[in-house]
Amino acid sequence: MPVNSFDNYPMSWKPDKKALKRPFYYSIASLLEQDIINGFLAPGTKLPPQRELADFLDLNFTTITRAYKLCEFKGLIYAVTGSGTFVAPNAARSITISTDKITDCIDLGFVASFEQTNGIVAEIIQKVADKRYLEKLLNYNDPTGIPHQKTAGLNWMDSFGIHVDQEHIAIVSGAQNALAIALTALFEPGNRIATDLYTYSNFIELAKMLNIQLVPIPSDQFGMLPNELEKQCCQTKIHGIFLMPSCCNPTTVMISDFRKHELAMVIRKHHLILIEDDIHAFLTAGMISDYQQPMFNLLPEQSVYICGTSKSICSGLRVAYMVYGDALRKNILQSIFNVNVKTSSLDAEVITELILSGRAHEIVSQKKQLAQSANDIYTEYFPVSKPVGHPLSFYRWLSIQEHHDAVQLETDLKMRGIRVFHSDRFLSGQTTPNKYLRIALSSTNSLDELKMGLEILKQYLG
Amino acid sequence: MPVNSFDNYPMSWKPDKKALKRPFYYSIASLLEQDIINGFLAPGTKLPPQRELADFLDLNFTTITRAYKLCEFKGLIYAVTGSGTFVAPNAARSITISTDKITDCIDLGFVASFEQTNGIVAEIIQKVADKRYLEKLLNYNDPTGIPHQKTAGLNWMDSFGIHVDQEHIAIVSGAQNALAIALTALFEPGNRIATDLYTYSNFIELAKMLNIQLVPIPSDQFGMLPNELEKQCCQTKIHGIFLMPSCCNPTTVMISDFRKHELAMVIRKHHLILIEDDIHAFLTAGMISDYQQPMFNLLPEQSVYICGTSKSICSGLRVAYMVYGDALRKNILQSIFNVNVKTSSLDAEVITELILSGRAHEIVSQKKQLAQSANDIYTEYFPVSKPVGHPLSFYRWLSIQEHHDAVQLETDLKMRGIRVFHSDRFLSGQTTPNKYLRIALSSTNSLDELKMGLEILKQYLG
DNA sequence: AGATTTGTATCTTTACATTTC
DNA sequence: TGAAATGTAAAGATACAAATC
Repeated sequence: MPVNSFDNYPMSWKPDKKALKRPFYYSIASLLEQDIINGFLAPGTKLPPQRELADFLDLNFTTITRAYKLCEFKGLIYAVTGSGTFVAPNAARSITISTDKITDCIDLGFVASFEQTNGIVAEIIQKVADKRYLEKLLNYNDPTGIPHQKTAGLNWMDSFGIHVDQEHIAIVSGAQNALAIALTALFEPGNRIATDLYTYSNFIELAKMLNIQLVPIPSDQFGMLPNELEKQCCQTKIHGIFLMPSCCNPTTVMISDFRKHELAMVIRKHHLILIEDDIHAFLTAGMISDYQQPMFNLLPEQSVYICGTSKSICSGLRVAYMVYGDALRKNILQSIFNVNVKTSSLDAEVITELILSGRAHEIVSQKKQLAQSANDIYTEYFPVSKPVGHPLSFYRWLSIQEHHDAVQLETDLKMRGIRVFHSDRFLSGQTTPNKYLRIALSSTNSLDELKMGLEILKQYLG
Repeated sequence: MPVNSFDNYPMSWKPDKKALKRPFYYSIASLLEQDIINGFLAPGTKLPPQRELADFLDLNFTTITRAYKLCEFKGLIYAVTGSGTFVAPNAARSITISTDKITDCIDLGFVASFEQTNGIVAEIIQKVADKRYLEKLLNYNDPTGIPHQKTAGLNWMDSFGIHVDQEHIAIVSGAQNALAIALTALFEPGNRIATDLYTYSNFIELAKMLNIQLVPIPSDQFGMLPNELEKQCCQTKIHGIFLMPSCCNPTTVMISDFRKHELAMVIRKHHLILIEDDIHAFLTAGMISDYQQPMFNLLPEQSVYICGTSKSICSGLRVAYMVYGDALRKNILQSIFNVNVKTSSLDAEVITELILSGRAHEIVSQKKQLAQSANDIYTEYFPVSKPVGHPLSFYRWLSIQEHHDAVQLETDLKMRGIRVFHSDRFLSGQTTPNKYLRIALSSTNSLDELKMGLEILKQYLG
């Protein structure tokens, strides 16, 4: 038995050899998990290399590989060949963003959707309640949507550039629900999905829950970098890619049309499944001159296009349209049955009526006006020399220099009466030197309240 | 290199050695999957033992283990130590039961819920549409349900024996949605859940999609056998158990109160998470003298109790109540955010109003009457000497002697104009010698149509 | 630029548990 | 009843690929 003295060796983590029970790999993973969750190992900490730790514990290094893998699966750590293994930025906490339990706080965190327009929806609900065929909406029939509801959806997406038949669209219960369906339908645990380095935190949490690994890809002002995507695809098996082309959450970046074509080429070459979350299409198509079409049209056979109505029409009625290529159809329908059985035809009917009556467009133009005002107010408080990202975005991405402790910063601001989210929440992988805040503009009860919130923020950041 | 001639050896499956590419385990699994899906290997076929196939292919036997495991994960095969590895009963097909695409057929397959009562629901929708606070139902707030809606839910479940506070109940989008949330929240891919040998086929499909393995446990007329459960728990790591105590779908068995206590003891001892799908509580509590309480009350800290309203109140409004112990709360809420964000407060409000106005109870008694009539009709066609299972069940479990080809039987009957489901669809694991049909009584447009369907069935079975 | 560091993927070895006969 | 058949679980060996210095 080799006798080593590693006491002087600089290992960031030394599990208690005596605490190990068989199976070793499992025992090591548990100890590591504990130490991360208890905060003994801070995010970013480099763990001992597999071979070092193996020597220290008198084990084969692949046993450490196995233990590390278990923790990586849970999103606690991430590994880079050649560099080492590190504690993940959001290892010890859930980064899910929801409206649960916010009290006495101006909310610049959660991105709502200017709920002032819901009066119109209430009117339409009354209209739907008086329909002769109301009773027909209350059974198990048409699990993917009643034909006329699907037609209305296609109608709605027509100006975005989506044109498919009834067999390739389904109504589901909101965009997040669509993401859950897409991931469970089309991916296996352990699969890898490429995403922007900063991406939608509820997508990160969903992937974590389903044990799907995210591979962060760098971007520039036109969107994800195709050569970086290409590099990752060659390096390791990537199964899919998640993009929000019309307005990335949280960075507000819009993918340029030329960039869409470049990315599509890489995606096609490597047979990735594209999940295109186009929840902001209503703010972009017909508004931004560079907008030509969704990426779905470039890759119809290997894409899922998701168009939620929560941001554009009404957040409380959980309705989204899912559009997919024929090759993906069977699996997606299966997952819809498994996860939802169906989406309430009543909710879908209200959205349908809103679209067909033209009131949905009325809501959209009101929301756009509100977004314009909110963005104007934001620019007063935080002027920028050169505007970046979507001009009507419901949130902004504010670069901050200091205040590097993400959790502390969020807590400080909450104590001052506002809720905002630090960029670390949106990290799909490694930590980065640049730090930001995402400032939601669409969740306060009024524009005055928004001003108050921004004032507090500006004073705090000094 | 050993030179063998296995041509005379009786191996049920001999992959083409030359077709193998590295990695071998993956290549073997793909070939096996193809041969199962193409029907070359029928359900029940015994595959070559790991060591035999390894010798044949000049590989180590654990490489075959790995290949088999991959297929087992996908639900294509199952393995029994000592006996061998077999092609799964439902390997090559989806057994999901839905209403999609049924045409010109009397439906005795899908279990609907006597949709004749939906007129009452339509009335209540009109009442809800006139509420002053309608607009307040249309935002992102209260993702787990508005307090008064939760209270109504607790109210509804009071007579079933459920008594918890607001923090331990959430409103989700139907019972199947609750199952999806429970499985993603509380289990990992590869975990094992004990179920009845015959169980709800959409649960089987859901587990398959999430790579959760089901371990079938034998039952008798009082429910699952505790000593068999105990045996399996000792043999292999089991993480959870799925039960439908009030009326097992498809067998109509009700778990006796003494059996609930016996099972609870085993579940507690082995720290299983109990998923209790009590969708039929409304047919059982207060009706069946043996009913005392849900199993949740015996194991509150390690249970999820699911009470869907689709069968009892209205199928088209997707609302279910999820009740859980404190230890499970955090994970369940996380999964609710990940999968649903929230359930439409409009739908929840309609169910709430139905409960509070007393109309829900009116619906239930109508449905019970319809169920009584339907069961009476069924008994005329298929009399039984000694009644088994729930007397008011919405479906019956008919033992059949011949007609052993499940797919053929279903197809034959469809050609004769009725849809029914063969027991093989409900098998959570191995094949069994006994065969049944599940006959839904609650899906025809009228009781006359039910009679017509049963008549066709009776003639066919001779 | 090439050796070193570090992680990944696959296959093999070993020990063992259950069922069958 | 105990040897043989069969599957399971964990750990080790080998080859390799990318990043670092």
